[in-house]
Amino acid sequence: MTNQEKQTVAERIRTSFESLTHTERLLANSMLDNYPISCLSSITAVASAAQVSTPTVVRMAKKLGFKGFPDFQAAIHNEIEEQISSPVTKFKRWNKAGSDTHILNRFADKAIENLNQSLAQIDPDEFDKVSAMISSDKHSLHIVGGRITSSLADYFFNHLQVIRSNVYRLGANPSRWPHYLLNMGENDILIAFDVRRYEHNLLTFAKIAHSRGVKIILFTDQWGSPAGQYAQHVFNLRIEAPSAWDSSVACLMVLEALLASIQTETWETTEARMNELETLFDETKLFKKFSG
Amino acid sequence: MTNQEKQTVAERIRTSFESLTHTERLLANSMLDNYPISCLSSITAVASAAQVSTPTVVRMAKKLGFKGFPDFQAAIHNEIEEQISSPVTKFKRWNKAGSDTHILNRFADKAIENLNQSLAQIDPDEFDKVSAMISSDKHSLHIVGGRITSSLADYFFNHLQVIRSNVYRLGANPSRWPHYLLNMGENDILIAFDVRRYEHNLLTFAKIAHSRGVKIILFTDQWGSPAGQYAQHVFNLRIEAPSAWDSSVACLMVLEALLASIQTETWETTEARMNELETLFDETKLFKKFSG
DNA sequence: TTTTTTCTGTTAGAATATTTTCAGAGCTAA
DNA sequence: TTAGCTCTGAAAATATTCTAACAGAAAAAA
Repeated sequence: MTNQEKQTVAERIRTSFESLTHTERLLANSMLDNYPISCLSSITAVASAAQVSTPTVVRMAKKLGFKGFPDFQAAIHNEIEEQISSPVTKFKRWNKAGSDTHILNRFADKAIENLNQSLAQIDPDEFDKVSAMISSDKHSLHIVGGRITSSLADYFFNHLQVIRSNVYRLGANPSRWPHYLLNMGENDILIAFDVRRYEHNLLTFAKIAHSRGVKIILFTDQWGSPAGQYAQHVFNLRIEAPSAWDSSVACLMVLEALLASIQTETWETTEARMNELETLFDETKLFKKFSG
Repeated sequence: MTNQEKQTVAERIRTSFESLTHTERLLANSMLDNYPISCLSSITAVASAAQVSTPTVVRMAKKLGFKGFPDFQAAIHNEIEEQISSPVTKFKRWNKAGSDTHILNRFADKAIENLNQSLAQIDPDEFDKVSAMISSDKHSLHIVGGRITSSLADYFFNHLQVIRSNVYRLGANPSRWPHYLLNMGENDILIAFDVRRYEHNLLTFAKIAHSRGVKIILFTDQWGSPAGQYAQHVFNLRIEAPSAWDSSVACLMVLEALLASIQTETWETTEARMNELETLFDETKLFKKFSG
């Protein structure tokens, strides 16, 4: 029985074919003929399609080891699910015909590919180490991004700021970066973002920070920012897109996954911080000034 | 009607999404969630999966133009037949067995699901219309985001700023938003971001902008910001994540796809702008000040 | 606030699907 | 041929699904 349950319904029919009666074989052939669609509608329809009576259908279902027709049909449904529920497959199948031509679909295809390839390159252990590093409040965090990546840096910063204390965002203007260096030492972590075209001042900054003992976590693209040589942990994320611009989707996803992980590690303290934040928002009605 | 019959059921749902009630949207999301398998079982099962009552299912089926639930389901069956009977490449599930345990994989799974589901709800024609709207330099663009979405707004703004002129970013402080309204009229477009928890001042702002004839394009989550009532185009993007935080991955992808589309439409003028920008960077060595 | 409208689930019963029963048809073997 | 058997579908019985009507809840408008 357990063995039987692992077979597809089609296989069960073929296996049991010898033991089926004449009329049941008619039904079996009809079912296999356009499997599994032929099995989707009601018992009445299935029966008449095979030109047999409904009791024949029930009897065969039971012979195949099902409790009844609904049970049989549920198995068919599960098979269909298995067959077409893979995310990528689903996407391919259920978007309009000719979907490959529309930029939205081309982009999505590429984005998913980027995600897969980026993930394949990430060592879960390293991910966990980074998560632990960022979670530990023994270190101050400094976040720096370039032209393209500043929004990502912002995003990460905004969330981390809620999760823990001592998170700093380096401004957009590199000429002021040296000032930040004054406060950075061996116990500090620099989270840097740098994708092509790599920014020279970031390289220099990383070099100096490294020489001061700052631990660097770098988010870069598949080719790797030169700043990687000074970094303790490097995430190489795919950014290719059918566009004149690169895609940050994979990077964002990893950042969000990191946030989820960090959040979990620090939940004890974070929960209180989040509640406090809610209270602050409510009390000051910071976001109500404009309401009529 | 004849036109409608050529759409897939998923497309019909997507097209009618705006006209659906709150509970019906729950159902629609549940159906699209694991489409089309989610629609295969009985009306009772479909209803309880979406946690709505069976009459709601019937009502929605009728709203979508079907005679009743059986008619609706027959359409699904036909679709499956169309899709499954043509030999399509079968994709393996990209993630290994047992991978479900690490947060990174769980997150990736969900992210891809979000992408698929978000895409399933986007009408390519509407996407193209929005792309055309943003591409046209007859309109000024104003971009506004909330607490959570400000980074996305920034990201979109940064890129659009390169692509075209007359793009403005509303500041983070809502109390200054009324000032911007002075410059906004019938020829202007407001690109707004609002996900849960929806921000009341944004709603008010959208209302006033709408009353001044401003066209609004809204990026929101699957439940829909209330500001949607004033918007000409609404993108409902999935944000669920195995995390205390929501995920912006799907939203970012659509933004990037839009940028790619806009970029293509405006390439003539954009090319010049980009070259000019490169020159500016080089000449001023804005980004070299810090180099050793 | 009060009124009106819209929405949504409960209920009941009609429609349909599924299963059981059973009689007769067809086959086989003596 | 005929007794004994299996097989099959008609029809009844049962279970389930589906729909219509309604009333209370929620939301919108006045």
